[in-house]
Amino acid sequence: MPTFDNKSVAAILYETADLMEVRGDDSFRIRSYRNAAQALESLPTPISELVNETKKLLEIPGIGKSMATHIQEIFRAGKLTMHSELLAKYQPSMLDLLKISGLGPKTVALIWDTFQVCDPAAVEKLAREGKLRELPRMGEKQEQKILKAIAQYRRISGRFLLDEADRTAQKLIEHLGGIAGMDAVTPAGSLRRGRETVGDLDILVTGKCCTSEKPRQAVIERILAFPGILETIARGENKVSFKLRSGMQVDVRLLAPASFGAAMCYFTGSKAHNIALRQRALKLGYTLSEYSLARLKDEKPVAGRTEEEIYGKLGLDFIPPEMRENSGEIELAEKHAIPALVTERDLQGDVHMHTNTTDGRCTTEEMAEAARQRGYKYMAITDHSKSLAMTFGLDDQRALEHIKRIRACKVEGIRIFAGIEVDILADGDLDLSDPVLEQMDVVIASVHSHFNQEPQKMTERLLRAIANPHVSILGHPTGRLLLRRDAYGFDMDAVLKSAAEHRVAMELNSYPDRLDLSDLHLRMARERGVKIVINTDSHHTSHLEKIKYGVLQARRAWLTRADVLNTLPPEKFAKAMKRHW
DNA sequence: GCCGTTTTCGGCCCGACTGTTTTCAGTCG
Repeated sequence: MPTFDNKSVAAILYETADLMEVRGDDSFRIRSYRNAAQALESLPTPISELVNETKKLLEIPGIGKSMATHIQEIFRAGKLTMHSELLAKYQPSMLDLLKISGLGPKTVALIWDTFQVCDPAAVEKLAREGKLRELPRMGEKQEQKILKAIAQYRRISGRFLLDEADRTAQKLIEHLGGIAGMDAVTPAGSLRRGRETVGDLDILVTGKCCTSEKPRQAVIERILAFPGILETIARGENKVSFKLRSGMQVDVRLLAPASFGAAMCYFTGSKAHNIALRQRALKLGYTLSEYSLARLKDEKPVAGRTEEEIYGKLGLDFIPPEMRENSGEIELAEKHAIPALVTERDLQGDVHMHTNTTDGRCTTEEMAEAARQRGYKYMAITDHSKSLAMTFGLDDQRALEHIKRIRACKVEGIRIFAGIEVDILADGDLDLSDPVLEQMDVVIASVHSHFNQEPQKMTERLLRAIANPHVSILGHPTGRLLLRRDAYGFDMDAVLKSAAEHRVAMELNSYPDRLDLSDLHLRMARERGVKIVINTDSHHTSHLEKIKYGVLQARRAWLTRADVLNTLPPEKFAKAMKRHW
């Protein structure tokens, strides 16, 4: 029987939904495919384990009888008939065409019906020849817009790392500083939810300056003077959209203070969370929009100024943005059972960083001082081992000398642990000898080579590393590089089970291009009793602040202080690194 | 296609902006 992970099953359902939309199927039916896909994506259990038990499939919200049959067909036949039929009708390139912004299902269907064409290159040709303008509701401007969008589509994948989005948002917030009558400029959207990559940037502006015509125009002028704008996409009364030279699209919305909370809710999303909130509002006799929560009977607003107010009227506790994915958080908020998510302030140390002894840029003292300034009680230097030759990694001898140097280094107010990021060799052996590893306070074992091993071999390799009695943490466990390299294949479940048994912690590497483990894997880890350590993998003192992205990711996985080892005080943490907790 | 304090049928979230229109469809979030 062919096997599929949750993501690939979800991808088939998403593609089916996209193509059904082109075919003009019932929109609610289409939505149910997307809902089911989303349910699979956020399911911590591998769907392959449930696929043969129809009853368990039906317990997943959003999956009913038909969808269960579809999923079973995917596993049995390796494909979904409806998906294959749609692909045969329209060609796979139709899916690419739909990714081009401005081209939706209706336009794509119209182009297909008229010209039997559905790939970006062919549509580009039609636009250049001026043939698209002959279609109803299409004109020269539309043709130009489509040409631009195709060029854009080719240039970039359209997603950005969290820190780039964050930096851009901060710059824009600074740029808008000091305008009279402005109360707040705040990022919303996937940046606020802490998703690992961000598509468009959503920024909300509120204050008196947004309530009347003249000041609003002044704000819009200021926004459009932001350096780096490539083109203005839309300019309305309450919204400006533009594209930056980086390719990032930014949407800025101007809001009256009375609806700021409603807008924060709405533009923070996620879409699925919003839909669930609105359904709940209707049941309670309200209607929820980005302007307010209002009574159905007379449209009188009852909340809108703050998010707390809106959640409150809906009978819910405040839901942290990172949890808003409609994966059970609303039910928890209703029962007043939202967990106290881990915060940056809970962290007492960062225990993955490099110095100029290998590929870092700063000294142990500098790193320790920077960590102390962040308020940490402890930190660890964990330089590379010898098989990472390009970093001048440490062999046994140099590692011992390094330990001595680290132990001799004293910075008032912070404890410095001596550690190592030791390579896991191709066969699962570690790159340094056991007697040397034994002397370390913290041993992070990481894969930096032979990424393309068969999943079974990779699993065995990781299991062997975990079984080494000196290993405290498995570093960046999946090896993925966001927007660049996929995770290497291995049996995560087996690795987590073994880690739980050996009391080896999993790293949550906060570096924005890693964020490894993912939110989903973090949840799996917690469910299996595996503890997490949130680290930065800093190679410079300026990298220490990237811990915030790791914390966001941890919060997305609903982790609390108790799940994260580096919330422990120094003594207890040191013991945990020796597998005592 | 899913779902149920509106329960096995008949609902299913809401609004802004654009370009083409002269009242609106399509796209996006």
